[in-house]
Amino acid sequence: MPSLIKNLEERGFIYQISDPDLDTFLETNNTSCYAGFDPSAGSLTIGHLIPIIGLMHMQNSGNRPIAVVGGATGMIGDPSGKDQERSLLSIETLRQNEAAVKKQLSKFLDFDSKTCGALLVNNYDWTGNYKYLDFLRDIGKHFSVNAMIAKESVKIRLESRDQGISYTEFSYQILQAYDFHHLWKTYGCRIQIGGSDQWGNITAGIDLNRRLGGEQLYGITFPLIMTADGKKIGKSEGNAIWLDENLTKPYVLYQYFIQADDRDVVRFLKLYTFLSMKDINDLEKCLEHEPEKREAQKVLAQEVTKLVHGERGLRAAESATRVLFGDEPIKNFDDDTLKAIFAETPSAWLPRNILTSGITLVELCVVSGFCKSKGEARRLITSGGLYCNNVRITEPDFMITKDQLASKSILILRSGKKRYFLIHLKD
RNA sequence: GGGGAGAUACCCAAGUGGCCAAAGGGAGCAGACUGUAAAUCUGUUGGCAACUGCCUUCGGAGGUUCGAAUCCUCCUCUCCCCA
Repeated sequence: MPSLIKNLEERGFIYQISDPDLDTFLETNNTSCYAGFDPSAGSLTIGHLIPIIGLMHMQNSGNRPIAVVGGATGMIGDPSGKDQERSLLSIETLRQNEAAVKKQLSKFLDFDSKTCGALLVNNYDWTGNYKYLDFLRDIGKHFSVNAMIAKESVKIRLESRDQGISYTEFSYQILQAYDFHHLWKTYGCRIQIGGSDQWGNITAGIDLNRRLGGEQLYGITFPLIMTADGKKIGKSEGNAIWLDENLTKPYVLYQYFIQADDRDVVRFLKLYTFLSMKDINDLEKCLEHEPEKREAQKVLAQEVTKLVHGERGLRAAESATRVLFGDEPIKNFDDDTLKAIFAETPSAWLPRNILTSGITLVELCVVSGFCKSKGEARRLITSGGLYCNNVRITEPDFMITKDQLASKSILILRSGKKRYFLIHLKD
């Protein structure tokens, strides 16, 4: 059984470690480990899954995970990785996001373990009512501006002549540093993990704790996860892949991973699943010898979907996939089945009577909003890229009548291989 | 304050009186090949109509001209150099 750090290293989690002794420290100690989550949106994305899974690994090897929702830090805005000042979110939005993020995090961690049950806390609780003057005296005094402006996140903004940085964002690192100190003092938390852009904030916390006479703290950062074609992970056609099933249906999440590039899939298996290294190596061999089976992609998609949406979500995603990639004409379905399968698909609602005398395919594409103009629709159709209920139609003036319905009131358009669109008819 | 350069379609960027709905590249979208991968190749990317037709578009407003993205005037903005 490799050590926790070796294991994380092997799985590609580790970009930087603040102190090489962390490994030996963990051999003989169990501690708590925290990761912070910024409530800047109403849901986390699969990018956030990395620190979440990091916490899970920590818990699996007997350390208490602490997930911190940034109710306080979110009010300030982290300059890390941002090349311009952020606009502040309203307090209501922030509180809503906090609640949503908290709910999501709670799904991944085990709170019932007797020895290392997870904690879910909000840094607003220990920062919100700290008096400004007291904070400056107690905490601010330990920060050297010289060191603060040397941090990468600040330096970039100071060097950029037209962007600059506000005092508010400049102060951010102090708040996050204080979090780390607070969590050490309150829960004995010795480790903070985060994305590589968090390095400066993490080391600020380590320094602060030392100045305040606390124990040695440790930090680990994860690499920025990019796909082989150079995109940041978690974007599908420019849309984020959210963990909230109302924002990103399980099927879409499943598809994102099943379409993973060969060059990425092994790396993702290590990061995003809890499969043993042996299983992953087996899948890698399979990828090498029989890439067309796409066994590795399938397992990856299954594991991640199960982790995020449970068995039920996985089943829904798989049944949708069977219909969508089955190549069979979609015919004689019932409305509810199709609605379930295509729940995430963009849709339009049209009055049923447009089909009574029929409508040309071009026309339908435009009035439903599937295509922006008739020219675009015509191009798509004549180039062979349009499918109606999985059947290719190349004649722009093909008449669509109620005979073309896939179910009682649904018609399915598709452009290319993957872009589906639903037309619902209402009476 | 003085001087110079520039603003073209989603982005970069050619075009400097008609042959310009506007080269080229990127990106996008489709097709072929495939494994729902990658790479490659092909087509396509203002709107309407559809056998060569019409309308809108080259920072904004005017003007010159039979005719302008292209020339002139004013305005707005961006960049550079000198104070």
